[in-house]
Amino acid sequence: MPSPDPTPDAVLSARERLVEAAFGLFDEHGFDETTVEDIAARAGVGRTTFFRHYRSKEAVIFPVHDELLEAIAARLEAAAPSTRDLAVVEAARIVLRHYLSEGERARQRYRLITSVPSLRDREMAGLRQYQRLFAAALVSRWPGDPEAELRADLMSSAVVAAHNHVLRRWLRGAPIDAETELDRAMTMVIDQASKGHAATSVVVVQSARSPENVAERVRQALAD
Amino acid sequence: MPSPDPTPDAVLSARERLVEAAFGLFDEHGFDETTVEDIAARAGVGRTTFFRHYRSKEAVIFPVHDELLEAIAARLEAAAPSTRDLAVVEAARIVLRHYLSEGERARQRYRLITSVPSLRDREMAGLRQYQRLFAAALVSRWPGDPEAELRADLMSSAVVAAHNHVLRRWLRGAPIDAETELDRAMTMVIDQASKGHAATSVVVVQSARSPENVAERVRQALAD
DNA sequence: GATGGACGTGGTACTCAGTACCGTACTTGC
DNA sequence: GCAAGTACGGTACTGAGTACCACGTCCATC
Repeated sequence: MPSPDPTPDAVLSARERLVEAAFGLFDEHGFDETTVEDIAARAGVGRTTFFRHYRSKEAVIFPVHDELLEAIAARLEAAAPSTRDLAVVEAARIVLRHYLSEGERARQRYRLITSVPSLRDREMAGLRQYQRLFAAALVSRWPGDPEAELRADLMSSAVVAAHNHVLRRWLRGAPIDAETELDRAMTMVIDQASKGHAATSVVVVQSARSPENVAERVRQALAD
Repeated sequence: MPSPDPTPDAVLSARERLVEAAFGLFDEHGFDETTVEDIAARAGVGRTTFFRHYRSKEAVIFPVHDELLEAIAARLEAAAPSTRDLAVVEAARIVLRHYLSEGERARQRYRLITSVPSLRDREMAGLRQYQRLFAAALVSRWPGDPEAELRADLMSSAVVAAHNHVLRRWLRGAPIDAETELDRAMTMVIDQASKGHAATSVVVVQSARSPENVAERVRQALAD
């Protein structure tokens, strides 16, 4: 298989070389057994340079986390209050698509995270940031409801949980169409979140699905 | 106000003295500015002894986390499969009650956690453990449902979110009856989780509420 | 073509969390 | 008295993360 990355090894930036070196060494010797000095040495830079590019040894595993957060925040802020829940679903899709586009690198990171407790913690901390953004965007979904904050907390955590459920299945290697699964999961989330407040709401996420596909999901939503 | 803790200072165990010293120093100088050596010195023990009692500087903030996890696991395992969702709610109540019984100490910890990123991460990591226990106990709630795992993930994250919503309001000093609030929040969680699978389910949590209180909640549940 | 600033880099030295190991006191049971 | 267990203190070490300084390169300006 030809490399999807056409960049020759020699001209990789120090930033990229550090990531390559880190993943390689973590794979070969484990996370705890690899020192920052080892990573820097393999990347051909000094230890100082490592910390100039990545705040910590863990951070080199999650290189674009901040960019994802910014993209999500931008997507949420751009949405009108009435379409905030659609925006949240779209934001989750942004994250999912990012991981899908990473391919094997994402699965490599997943194997690492599941086997190193400190990395699990770090990942959870990242999820919390997503969830906070979602919750802040969602309070306006139940205007006048005294429980709006609770509902926003519930729905934001559900969105994150649903996204993670689909992502993890894909990361574990399940042969699924992750985006379709995300649609199904998010339908369930929105469905549950709407209970006890408004009538059944049908939300069709803008995507390249076939009309039959859309119709089927509408039928499911109305079935309750 | 008389001290709720009748134990004289002199006979506090080293374990307890370390906690007291840690919270005191964190309050006075901040978490990052306090070294483990400072804590040990104030507690009148050596640095080694600190690490013998608590695995890390963060761990001294969450002294009974493991015990809570065990209590929850025991509560969940003791429940028959058909009453697992009730058990999960009760497990959340165990955690809430623990914090309520801590009183000012819990609020002190909350102030600390909200102001120190590394402690926030640690707390999130703890929540994840609760959530995993809940999810494992809940899969059997939707027998035969191909989406049972997703539903369990959604509901377990909702239980944690609802618990945290109530707990945080109380921690911030809101004058609420936290257990009643938890009942209301959990009713909403169960209600949402039941959507699209079974008919409206009414779950009355075993508690010392008045019949009128129970009746009101039943009325709310049936209103949808 | 020299000057000077911005920037990326490497090196050194430091603090502090966490671990390993060893020696010592103080109990408890025989 | 003695032996085993337990709690503790001290020392020395590794490694992450920070602070600081010194050096080279690339440019823009005069």
